[in-house]
Amino acid sequence: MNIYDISRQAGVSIATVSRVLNGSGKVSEATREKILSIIKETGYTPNAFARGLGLNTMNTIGILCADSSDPYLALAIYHVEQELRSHGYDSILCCTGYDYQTKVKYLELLLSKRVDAVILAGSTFVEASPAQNRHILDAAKEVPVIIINGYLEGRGIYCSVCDDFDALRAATKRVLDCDRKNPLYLYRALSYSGREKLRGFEAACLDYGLSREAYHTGGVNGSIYDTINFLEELQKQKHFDMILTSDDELAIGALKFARARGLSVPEEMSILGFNNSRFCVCCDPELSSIDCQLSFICANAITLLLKALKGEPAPAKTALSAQIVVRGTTDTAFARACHTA
Amino acid sequence: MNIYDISRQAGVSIATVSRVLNGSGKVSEATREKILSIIKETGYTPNAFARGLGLNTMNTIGILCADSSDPYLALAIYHVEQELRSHGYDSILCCTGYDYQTKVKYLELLLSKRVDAVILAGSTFVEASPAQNRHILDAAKEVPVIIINGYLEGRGIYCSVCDDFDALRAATKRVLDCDRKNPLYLYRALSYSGREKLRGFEAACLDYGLSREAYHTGGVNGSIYDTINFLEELQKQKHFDMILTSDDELAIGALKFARARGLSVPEEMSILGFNNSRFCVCCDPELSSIDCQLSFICANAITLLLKALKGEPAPAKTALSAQIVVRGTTDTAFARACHTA
DNA sequence: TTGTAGGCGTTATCAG
DNA sequence: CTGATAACGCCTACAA
Repeated sequence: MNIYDISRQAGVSIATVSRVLNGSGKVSEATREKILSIIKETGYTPNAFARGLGLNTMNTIGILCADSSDPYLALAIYHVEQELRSHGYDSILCCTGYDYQTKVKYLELLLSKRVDAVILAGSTFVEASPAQNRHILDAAKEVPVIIINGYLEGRGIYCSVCDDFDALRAATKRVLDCDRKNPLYLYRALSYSGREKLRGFEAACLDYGLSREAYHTGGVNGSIYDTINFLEELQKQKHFDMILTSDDELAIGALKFARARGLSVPEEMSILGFNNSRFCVCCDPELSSIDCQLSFICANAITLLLKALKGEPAPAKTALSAQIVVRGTTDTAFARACHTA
Repeated sequence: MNIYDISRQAGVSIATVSRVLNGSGKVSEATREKILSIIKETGYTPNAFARGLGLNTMNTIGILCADSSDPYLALAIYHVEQELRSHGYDSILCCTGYDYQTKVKYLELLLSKRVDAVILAGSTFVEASPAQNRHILDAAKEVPVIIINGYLEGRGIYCSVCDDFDALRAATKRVLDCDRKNPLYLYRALSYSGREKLRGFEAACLDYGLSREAYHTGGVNGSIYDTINFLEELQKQKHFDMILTSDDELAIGALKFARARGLSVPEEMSILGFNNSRFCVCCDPELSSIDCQLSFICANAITLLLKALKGEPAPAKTALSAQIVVRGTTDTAFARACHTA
C-alpha cells in the first residue's frame, strides 16, 4: 500500500495525495475529502523511510546516557522524551556505560543513524581533558549537541546545567553556619558536575577560613555498604560532624553509618544529599537534599534544541540554580537559614 | 557524500562499493582495500534512510512503556536496550503514561515509524477486557509484539513474564506458616501482573482456610504518605499482622506506618515488598522483597524477539519463577522457610 | 570479479 | 488547483 495505490483509487495524481498528506499547497475541498476518506478506509500510512530519504530527516533525536537505570538519568530521559514527543520528535535511546571508548563509539553510531540532534544526558560525557572531547566537537559540526548537566564550549553545543558549584557552596556555607566544624564531602565520580560540586564545597570551606585539616573529601564507588565501610575506616582517622554528598544514595549510606555507630542524626551528624530523589523519603529520618530542578533543566534543554534546529540563536549555556529541600537529616537552624535565604 | 562519490574516487562502480560495505559478494582484495581506505579518509557513512527504504527496515525496535522514570520500568528499559543494541538494533523509546487512549495512539504511532517490532514494557498495556486489546492484536499482524510482564494470547504476540501468581501465593503461604493470622495485601493497580499477584495472594489465603474476614486487600495510589494514611484508616477497622505489597514503595509506606504506630518490625508486623529494588536497602530494617528476575525476563524477551524476527518458532509465553530475598522486615522463621524450600 | 539499471515511496519543482 | 517527473541514496538482480 503506497501513495500510488491511493492516488489510483482517488483518481488523482500522487502529487495531490502528497499535498493533502502534508497540508501543503492548495487542494480543492472535494478531492481532499475523497482522498482522506480513502486513506482512512485503507489504513494507509506514508512510508517513513521514503519520507526520511527525501527530507533527510526522520524527526528523531538521539539520546546518549551512561545508564538509563540510574534513577537520576532515568528521570532525565523521561522528561526529555516527553518534551521531544510533544514537539513531534522521536527519541532513540542509547546507553553507553561509563567506558570512554564506548561513549565515543556510540556517539558516532548515533550520528550515522542520521539523527537530527544528539542529547548527552549526564555530566559523564564531558571529560576533564579537552583532547578527549574532540568527538563531541566533531559531532556538533554535523548536528546540534545538547548537554544536560555538563558543560563544553564549542560551536553547535548547547548546555543546560544546574549550577552545581553554587549549590554546593551555598549549602555547605549554611551547614557551617549551624556550628558544624568538620564537614565531609562524599562524591562518586569526578565528572563535570562532580568537579563543580567538589569545587563548591571547597570554596565554602575556604570562605569560612577552615584549615585544610578541618574539612575532608572522599571518593566512593559502589553500593551503600561500600559507603558505610569507607566511613568506618575514615572515622578512625578523621573527625567529621556533617556529611554532604553528590547523590542521595551516598547520603543513605552515610545515614546508615551514623546509625551503626550510634550517632544521632541530625544532632551529632548532619547529612545532606543531592538530587532530591525518591530515596529521600525512604529512610528515617528522611533525607534533606539539594534539588537540582531536573525537570526545568530538561525542559530548557529541549528549548535550546528546538531553537538550534530552527537555526535560531540560543545561549551556549544555561545554568539553573538549585534549591535545598529540608527534611530530617539536617537541624532546625539549617532549616531556618534556608527559609530566610 | 554518497556512494557515488566513493565509487568515483575509487574508480569502481557503486555496486562494488556497496558490496564491500555489506560484505556481500566477492570483491578482490585490492579493490576492497582501496575502497575501505577511501571510506575511512572521507569519513563516509551510508545513508540510513536510503538503506531503510530499500530494505524496508532500519533495525529499530519500538519500546512502549508507561513511565520510564518508574524504577522498575527504567531497569527493564535498560536491560532491553542493552540487549537489543548488542544485536545491532536501535531502540526508540515512547512513554505513554497510563491513559488508555494515549497508549493506543502511541502504539499506532510507533507502527507508522516502521519499527521492526514492538516491545510493551510493563503489564499496564494488557487490559482486562479483551475488546480493549484489539489494537495489540492488530499491531501483531504487522510486526512481532513482545510483552514484558503481561500476557495476551494472539498470533505474533510473545510474552515474557514473571510467574506473579505463583510468587505471591508461595510467599503468602510462607508468611502464614510463621504464625501470622491476618495478612494484608496492598496493590497499586490491577494491571495484568497486578491481577495475577492478587489472585496468588487470595489463593494462598484460601489454601490456608482463612475466612474472608481474616485477610484483607487494599488498593492504594499515590505517594508513601498516601499509603501511610490508608493504613492508618484501615487499622481502625481491621487487624493485620503482615503486609505484602505489589511493589517496594508500598512496602516502605507500610514500614513507615508501623514505625509511626510503634509496631516492631518484623515481630509485630511482618512486611514483604516486591521487585527487590534499590529502595529495599534504604530503610531500616531493610526490606525483604520478592525478586522477579527482571534481567532474565528481559533477556528472554529479546530472545523471543529475535526468533520472531527470523521467522523461527518461539513460545507464546515464558514464565520465570520469582525468588524471595530475605532481609530485615520478615522474621527468622520465614527466612528458614525460604531457605529450606 | 565487476558494472548497469531498476526499484524502494516520498517530496518538490515545474508546467499546465 | 492538478499532474508529470526528477531527485533522495542505497541494494541487488542480471549481464558481462
